[in-house]
Amino acid sequence: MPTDKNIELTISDGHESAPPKAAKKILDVAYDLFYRRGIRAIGVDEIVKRAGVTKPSLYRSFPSKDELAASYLRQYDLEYWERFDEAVAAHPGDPRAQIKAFLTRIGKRTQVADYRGCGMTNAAVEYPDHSHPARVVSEANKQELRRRLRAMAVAMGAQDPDTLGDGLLLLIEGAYISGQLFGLGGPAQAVARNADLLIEASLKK
Amino acid sequence: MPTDKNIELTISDGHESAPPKAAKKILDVAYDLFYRRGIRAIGVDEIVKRAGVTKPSLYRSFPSKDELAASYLRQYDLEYWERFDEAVAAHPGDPRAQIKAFLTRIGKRTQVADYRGCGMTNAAVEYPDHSHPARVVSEANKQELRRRLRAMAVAMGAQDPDTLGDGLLLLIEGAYISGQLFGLGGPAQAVARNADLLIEASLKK
DNA sequence: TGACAATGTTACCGATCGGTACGTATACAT
DNA sequence: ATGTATACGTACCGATCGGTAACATTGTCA
Repeated sequence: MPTDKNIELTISDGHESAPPKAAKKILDVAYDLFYRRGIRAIGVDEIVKRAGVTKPSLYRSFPSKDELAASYLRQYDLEYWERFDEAVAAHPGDPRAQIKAFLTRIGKRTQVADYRGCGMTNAAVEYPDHSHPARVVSEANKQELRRRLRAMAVAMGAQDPDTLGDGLLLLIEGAYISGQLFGLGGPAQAVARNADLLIEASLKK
Repeated sequence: MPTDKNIELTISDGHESAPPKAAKKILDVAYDLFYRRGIRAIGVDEIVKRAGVTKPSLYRSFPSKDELAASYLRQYDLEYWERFDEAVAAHPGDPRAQIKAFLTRIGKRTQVADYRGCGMTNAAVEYPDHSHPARVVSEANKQELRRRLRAMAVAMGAQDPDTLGDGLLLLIEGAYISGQLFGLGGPAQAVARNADLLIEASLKK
């Protein structure tokens, strides 16, 4: 049975009372620091310091730093699919437009200084060991992304939907990485255009 | 004037003599460990232990761990362009075939268990700070890759060569990353096919 | 008022981090 | 044989790593 001390995040309880719990402050700070500077680069001391709490508080809510990192990624996962579903909902029944909307949004997000790419991807690079708690979350997220893209390629009527779905995934991962590698004016701004070209070339004639 | 204690790597001096220098052993071991497990994940103690040398030996040849990491990437850079130039040389005057050969090779390399992607890309993820010695090498390598791909897109007669060159770069980076994310059977095996589709769709009609 | 749960306080643990002061061994030229 | 320079090893440094023990303080609800 997995330990899950940190699943209740008090979505704000209607009343104006309820002082922000320590666990939430810790997770918020960890989210920001882990994402911007990397998980290995951040020590627990810096997290508790910036969160205005103490180390025992962290370890009362999270069994270890690795599990805190996994919690950060679970939160990231939630917000990731929110953004994805927004793009989908904006173009009901039109998977090609859904992809285009999602990729246009990614392309825009990459065009800011100090863009840091995808937290999932970055965590997988930091932890090659497949059994690491953070990596487990990351791999699940990517499997789900692949599944959705392939399904959308089917819905688009691609000749070879698995190939197109995977091609779109490659473009997306490429955008995350080159966004942080090149900064402003990098190749990631061309992701939506290239995806649309690839889709066009992959449909049944 | 930059310090460069470690530029002479004794390419093997013709004679069978010349015992392997400590600097070379250190760099070889660091290359392997940094690439496979990540730079931040490896301490200098483990490097010197595996190299069969001692810590002062490391610091006589390399001014710091960060500079050792940069040296590792400079070596990686050399071998990277060797592989690239091999694909180019195999198809003189045919940039489309050159790209296809290079990407087919990448696609194959990704299809092994525990594939670790591109050392340059991984280092940039580990070190978001643009002034880090390792990141400097990594960014230069990627700029050069972008330059070459765009030039090849011009040579291929693309309608919008910058967009095609950038699209190819996105696919390549996507292959590096998803190769290590998905392992066997992942999307990276489809990189050459998708690149060829994208090229086809990007040529002047 | 009393009891409980959550948080804070202080101090500490062993391990590992990157890095260095300083003495020793080897090779070669004279 | 002796000087000299280069290469290497032993032993250590302070700082930080992730994590914990023991106890004091607080707010909430009954």
